Order: sequence, then structure tokens, then C-alpha cells
Amino acid sequence: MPELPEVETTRRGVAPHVINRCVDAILVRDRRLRWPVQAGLEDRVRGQCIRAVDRRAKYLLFRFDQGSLMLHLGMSGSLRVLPAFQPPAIHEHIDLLLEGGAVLRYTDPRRFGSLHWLDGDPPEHRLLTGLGPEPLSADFDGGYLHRLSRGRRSPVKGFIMDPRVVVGVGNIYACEALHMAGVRPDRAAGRISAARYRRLAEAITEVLEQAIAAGGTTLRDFVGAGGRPGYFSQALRVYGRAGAPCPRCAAPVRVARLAQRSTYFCAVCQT
DNA sequence: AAAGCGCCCTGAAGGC
DNA sequence: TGCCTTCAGGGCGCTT
Repeated sequence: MPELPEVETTRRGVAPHVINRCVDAILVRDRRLRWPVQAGLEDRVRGQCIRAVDRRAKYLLFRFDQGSLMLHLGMSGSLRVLPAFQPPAIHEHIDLLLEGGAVLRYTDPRRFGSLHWLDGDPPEHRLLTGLGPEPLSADFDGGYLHRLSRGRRSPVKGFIMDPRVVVGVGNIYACEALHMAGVRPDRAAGRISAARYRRLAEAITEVLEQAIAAGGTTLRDFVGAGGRPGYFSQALRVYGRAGAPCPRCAAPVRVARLAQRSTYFCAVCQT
């Protein structure tokens, strides 16, 4: 289940195989994704050529000469490039048949993902408006988090996971970044100092960059575009390690429910 | 306006 | 072994 590093890993994995390839056809075998795949989408894509593969938040944007396909992997989606068509297995819902025979195939057991056709250039959609900055861009830093958080009483973990605040920080990386920065997940967002937000922003950036460099985090079913698993799971400090020693102070890692999500933290060195 | 929930869906894991 | 319950990486959209 893709968080931002998995989506970025997927983007980098598929891009070289699809850029400047033209689409002979798109096959949508199951339209029942998070939102039903719009009727007629096939006609918009057919015959067009992919010019770029971009990412905004966790959305992949396949840019054509006229319009874009916007794909979200949801919690269980993955993409891979097949050298030639082969009969689809269960949950393999969508194929882009590329000129020359290769197939870009979308698999999504839970069908929480989505696929939209966007006419505009640059691509615009209500799901993209209102998104916060990219965490790996220059307009994201501790000063930004500090300014935006003033007056907020809800926990800082939910604050950094809010895509209107900053995109791409899912449950795993929120836990990891808060541990790296030494910030308790349940601290009120509005009561954290500028200096600590500086550390937290740096931690978010660092953990995401490390995870991208490692090819994402494999948990259960994530497989990168080339079929290789990610290796970041070996580097997780607290996520999924309840009871194990904190890598910094050796106190047992604790787990709590925060905003309906499992939250792993060290009660000693996160304050 | 912020915050808290329910919910979409399938599969894996753990308890009994 | 099998059945049942719980949980999972997201995030929209409704209610308060």
C-alpha cells in the first residue's frame, strides 16, 4: 500500500517504459474503483501518446498530447509493465496496451484506487485543488508547519497526515518522522515550537527521501513497478515494532490508537 | 473552520 | 482444519 515513496518508486519504474509510447487501446475490465471509471474514457486515450509521467501527492499523472490520465493506487493498487499481453489474473483491472506490445497493467484487490481522464493542460481536478505542498519541495519547511499549526488543538500526527497541510505523509512515515524528531504523536499541533517544527519538517523530508532511495516500504502486498519489493521496511524505527526496543533509548516501543490508526512511538524519547 | 467519524473493499492473520 | 473477528498502508465527505 502505497505511500508517497511507493508512488514515486512506481513512477520512476514505469516512466522509462511508457514515455513516448502510444496507446493502442485501454482495457477496463472492472470499472468499480473508488469512483466508477468514467464511460468513454477509452475513447479519449486511444491513439494518444504518453509524453510524461508526473506525480502530485499520491496521484500519478500520465500526460498525453491532449489531456492526462490521473491514477491513484489507493491502499492496495500497483502498476507494472508486462513485455507482452498475458491473460489477466484476479484483481488485474486495467491494461494500457502500448504500441509494440508492452502492457501497463493496474492491479488493485481492494479497489480503493481511482482512474480519471482530465482534459486540461495543466491537468485540473477537484481532487487536486486544495492539496498542500509537496514535502520534497522548497515550499515545505518547519516555518510553514509552525505558522499553519497555530491555534490547532488536535494531535500533531493528524496535522502532518492532513493532505491540505502537506501531501504524502501516510501512517508509516508519520510515525517514523515523529520518532526521528523526538515529538510525541499526541501533542497538540498548535503548542509545538518553531524549532521543533524545523526538526519535524527535516525528519519528514529525510524519511521520505530515504524510503524512495530504498525503493519504498514493503508491507504485505506492495511490489514496485519492476516486480521487486522495496527495502525500506528493514529501516523502520518504530512502525510495527510494538514492544521492541527503541533504536535510540532501548525503551519498549508503544502502540496506541490515534485518529483510528495504529500509532507507534517511544514514550521516553518522544516528548 | 476544525475535528471526528463512517465508509468504500478484499485479504491476511490470529484466536478459539 | 475451519470459522469468526480484527486489522491494514488512504482519504473523501458528512456531521458536529
